[in-house]
Amino acid sequence: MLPRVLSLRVNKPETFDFHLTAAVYNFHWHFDGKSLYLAFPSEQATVLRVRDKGRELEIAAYSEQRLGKDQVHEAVEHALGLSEDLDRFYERLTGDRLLSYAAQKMRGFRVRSVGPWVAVMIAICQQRASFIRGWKMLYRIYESLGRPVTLEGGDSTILPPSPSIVLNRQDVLPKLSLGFRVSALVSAARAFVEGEIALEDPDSFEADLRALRGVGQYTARLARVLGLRSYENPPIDDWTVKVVAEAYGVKPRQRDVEEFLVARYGDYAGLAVLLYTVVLDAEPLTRALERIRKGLVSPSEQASKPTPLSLWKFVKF
DNA sequence: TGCCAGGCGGGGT
DNA sequence: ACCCCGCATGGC
Repeated sequence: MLPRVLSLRVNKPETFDFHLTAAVYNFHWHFDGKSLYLAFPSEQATVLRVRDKGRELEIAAYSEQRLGKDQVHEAVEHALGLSEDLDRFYERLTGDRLLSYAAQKMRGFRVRSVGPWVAVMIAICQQRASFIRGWKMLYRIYESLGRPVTLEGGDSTILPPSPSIVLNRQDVLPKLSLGFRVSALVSAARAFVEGEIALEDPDSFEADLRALRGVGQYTARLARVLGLRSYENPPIDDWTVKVVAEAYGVKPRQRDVEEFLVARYGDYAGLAVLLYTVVLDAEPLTRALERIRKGLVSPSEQASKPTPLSLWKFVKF
């Protein structure tokens, strides 16, 4: 059990949408519709529970170690992007072929950063896999290598495995149906343990990841978006290429698509790409293109299958 | 059943 | 600079 070590309240930015920020691409262990659990990789054994209290966020910190208020405040601020100003970015999306929904309904959405290591795991699981398949892979990693914890007061959640756990428990990796992604995951884990990945400077972070076998442009940039909240280099996979080509009449080539994204969204191109997946429910390519042709570019309300917005509601895949 | 998939790296041109 | 293939698996 993790004891509660402190609680505090932080001011919520005016445009901040707690529900959206907590819900998007999240698992049921970490969001239940009301409480968001920011869980840090297992050695630290720290969980920050965040709840919406109107003008403020209520934070409860649970940990095996002592934590300072500044430390907790900073961790929450980074995870939720509380000091990030996206007003002008969302402004720019008005009338956008794919993102006008985001301009209207998602102005308070921020990326929920999971930290560099978890971001890398997520990104590797997305390689050559549909959204659902990729998140299933990550789900199994949590189930088999994560550390379930109970918080003082009775809440429960799960801590993501640290890089060293992934490294030391390689026996279980082949059972998780990760396919060829296992070797990339292991080399990334080793690089993190040995301190070979720069964690502060986004350009160095991306370059260090790309030096790993099995990590290319898409994986490194997605990890940069989710781990460091650095959006200027958009992660571009085949899905993005085809989606952008269909929606905006760009030539379906990676280079042209990147040029288009950077010209259109500037330093927020990576965030825009993430939003594409949200408004299209991360549908597989053929269905995504069909939806664009029909103009169905808002996330669906009812969720019979997991979508980026509804993933947290699914206890079992 | 067989075939394809939201990546990557290596080898060909 | 481009094209093409194989890679491990799940899902249809």
